[in-house]
Amino acid sequence: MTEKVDPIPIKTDFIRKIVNEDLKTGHFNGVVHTRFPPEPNGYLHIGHLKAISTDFSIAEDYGGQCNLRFDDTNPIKEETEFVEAIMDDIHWLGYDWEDRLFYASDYFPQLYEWAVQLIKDGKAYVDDLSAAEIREYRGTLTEPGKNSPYRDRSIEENLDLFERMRQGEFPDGARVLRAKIDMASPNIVMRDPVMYRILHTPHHRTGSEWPIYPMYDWAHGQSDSIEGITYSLCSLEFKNNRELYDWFLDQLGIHHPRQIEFGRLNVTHTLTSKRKLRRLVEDGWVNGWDDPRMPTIRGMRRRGYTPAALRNFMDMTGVAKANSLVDFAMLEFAVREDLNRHTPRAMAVLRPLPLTITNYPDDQVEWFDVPNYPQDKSNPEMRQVPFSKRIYIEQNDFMEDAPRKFFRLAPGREVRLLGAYYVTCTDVVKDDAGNVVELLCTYDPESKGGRSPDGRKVKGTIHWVSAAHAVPAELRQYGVLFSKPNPEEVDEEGQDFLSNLNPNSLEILPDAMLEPALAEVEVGAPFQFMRQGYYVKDPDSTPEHPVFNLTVTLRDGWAKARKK
RNA sequence: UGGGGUGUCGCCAAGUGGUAAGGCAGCGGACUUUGAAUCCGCCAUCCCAGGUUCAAAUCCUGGCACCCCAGCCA
Repeated sequence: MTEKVDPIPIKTDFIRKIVNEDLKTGHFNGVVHTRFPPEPNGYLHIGHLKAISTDFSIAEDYGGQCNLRFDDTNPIKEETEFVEAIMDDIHWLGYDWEDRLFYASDYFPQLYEWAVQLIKDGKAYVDDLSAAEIREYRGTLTEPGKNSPYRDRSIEENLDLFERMRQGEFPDGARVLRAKIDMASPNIVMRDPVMYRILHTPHHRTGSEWPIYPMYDWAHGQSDSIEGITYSLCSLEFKNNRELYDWFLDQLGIHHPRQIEFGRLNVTHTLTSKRKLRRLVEDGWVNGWDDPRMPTIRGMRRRGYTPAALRNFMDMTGVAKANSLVDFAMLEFAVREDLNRHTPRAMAVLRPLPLTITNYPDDQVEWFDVPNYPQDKSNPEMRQVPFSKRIYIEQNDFMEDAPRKFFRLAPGREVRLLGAYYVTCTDVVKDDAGNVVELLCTYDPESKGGRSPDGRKVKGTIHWVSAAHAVPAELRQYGVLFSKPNPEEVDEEGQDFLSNLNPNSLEILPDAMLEPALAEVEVGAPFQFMRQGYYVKDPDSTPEHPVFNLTVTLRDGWAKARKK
């Protein structure tokens, strides 16, 4: 008999094909070295995750390495706080750059030398045009630009001016260093791109040492080259920049990595624009960068998403040359799939309805052994759950006028209390307004453990918590942040993405009741509240006031059936 | 109206001349002390129009749609 072997998933994305081809031809002598180059100006979000997983996993798959390099060439926007947060998030995801932590700012001296070299080669010049003039001279999408009047300065003058820029002699914006390429290029990136701007702003790492800072295009490729990167993977919008990336490297005649662009990942009902995420935080639409509704790594961590789920989601969505808008349901699937395997079960009643078992002894308490991992036969771990005369059940597990297909509690109907007894509803207690405030039931002592000796079938099984032992808790029920799949799509002119904010993205359940085993679990501990969803204990919890976040609900087959 | 890129099921995504993988969602059904999980089954002719070929999603021609580029941002 042949054994069934799980096929090794072979990824066939276009990047790996290029790598395979290089391996065959020996283009980079078999070296696969990538880098993840975040700018430390904000928190990582789900869009970055695609880049992180692509950069790290390709290196991993080929036995290569991936560096972490902070692209810190703009001191106005960048802060050390973000450097720390980004490193923390990447490690949490399970990726490691080992001792290869770099900063583009490490290369400022080298970059400066290379700039001098280009000037000497007549390939770069100092331009005195103002920012507005440069824009004007650049031309438009359909018209070529024109040469700056300063384009043909002598090498000596350029050298002198550039040196003085570096010495801090000129104010911000007075001059720039530009590459001398082609003002008529159909690719606007090639119309004498700016290499350095004057910025008398202290840098988070180099302090006040540099009054000039390199632009992305000038810094990035050279940084890749210095680090011996072979594959410089980036997103689609840098496609046009590749021509310049190649040009600089060719002029310098240094190690030339291969830039490959791939499509960005977007998820429905969410946003990844840093500007807009900042707005949500700063204007108080959410409670900070780690709000569980935020698509930031920090938010998803607090929400209870796991590294395994997120990484698997990346594999599910793939890498391709087109930007994508993936259904939020796919993310939820990945989260459930991982959580289902490893998460212990427990009982919690979200919206309690008191139920009294009239024929159960008044002061009796029974402790039932209930499996923590019923989904995993190989893990027999049990816990004890107290049962008594007065319990809470879920409000929506009872219906006074129940349709035939409703398998839960209704007047005269019998259900199984998970792990305990069969119970039959005999009476309904209402308040003056007619609301159901309590259920009276009888139990079948023969059905202890949830099985009856006569073998009669009970279709419904519901969860419960003993009232005397219940631990009150706050539950935070999270839904999608935006009502529309694409938050940018507004109904009326003049509106913006904020008009699509889901008013029900957070619902607080202040009076949930937990089984006692949940009383003192650690913050961050995940549980499946049976028949409801996966929850994780929130850092806002105090010993007197536990708080749990809804990570993701369970699929709800009843919700579907009910619609018919 | 310039240049670059992309168009395969509702959403991702394989396929690169030989007769459309897989996943998500959806829809049936089995099983069930979670209406969960699990398990079975169903679910596309490839943006359009011509052409080449015995044969095209794959090649050619011409359209169309969408995305990116005119920061001294990255």
